[in-house]
Amino acid sequence: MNYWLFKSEPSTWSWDDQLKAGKKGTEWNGVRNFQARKNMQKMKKGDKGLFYHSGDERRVMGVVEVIKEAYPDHTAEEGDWQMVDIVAVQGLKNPVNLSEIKEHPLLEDMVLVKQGRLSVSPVTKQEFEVIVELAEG
DNA sequence: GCCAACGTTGGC
DNA sequence: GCCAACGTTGGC
Repeated sequence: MNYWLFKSEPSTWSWDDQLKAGKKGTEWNGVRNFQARKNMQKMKKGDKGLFYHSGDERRVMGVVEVIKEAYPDHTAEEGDWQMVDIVAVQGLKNPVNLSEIKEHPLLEDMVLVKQGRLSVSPVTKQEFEVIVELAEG
């Protein structure tokens, strides 16, 4: 199983919106970046992800799961863009702030930190587990 | 194929 | 509000 991070501006699509969408999940559409697309194409059903709020909040809000692998993004007016479907799995008791991530020796090398503008990024198993631990511990 | 100009994202 | 980082576009 692989792990990922999905970044969203909460005024556009928030963790709350994701929760309200319920267990049938939602399309992760609108990605218009080749590297992010490549990451989505690697996703398998059952992969886990972190849901991150960018902008004013800058923190990991919850855990999601990939429920549908990459398929064409119907919101794209041109170009070969793709999306996956994800579902909210659990909220984190204590959301993990970007500042905590940057200070943590096991997290400071996360792609999220190294490549700030990438909206869909890979996360290692260890990074995923450390973040859930921080949030629930 | 290179690079300058420009636009966007996201953190501070 | 500003700026750094990054991606895209277009001229040469």
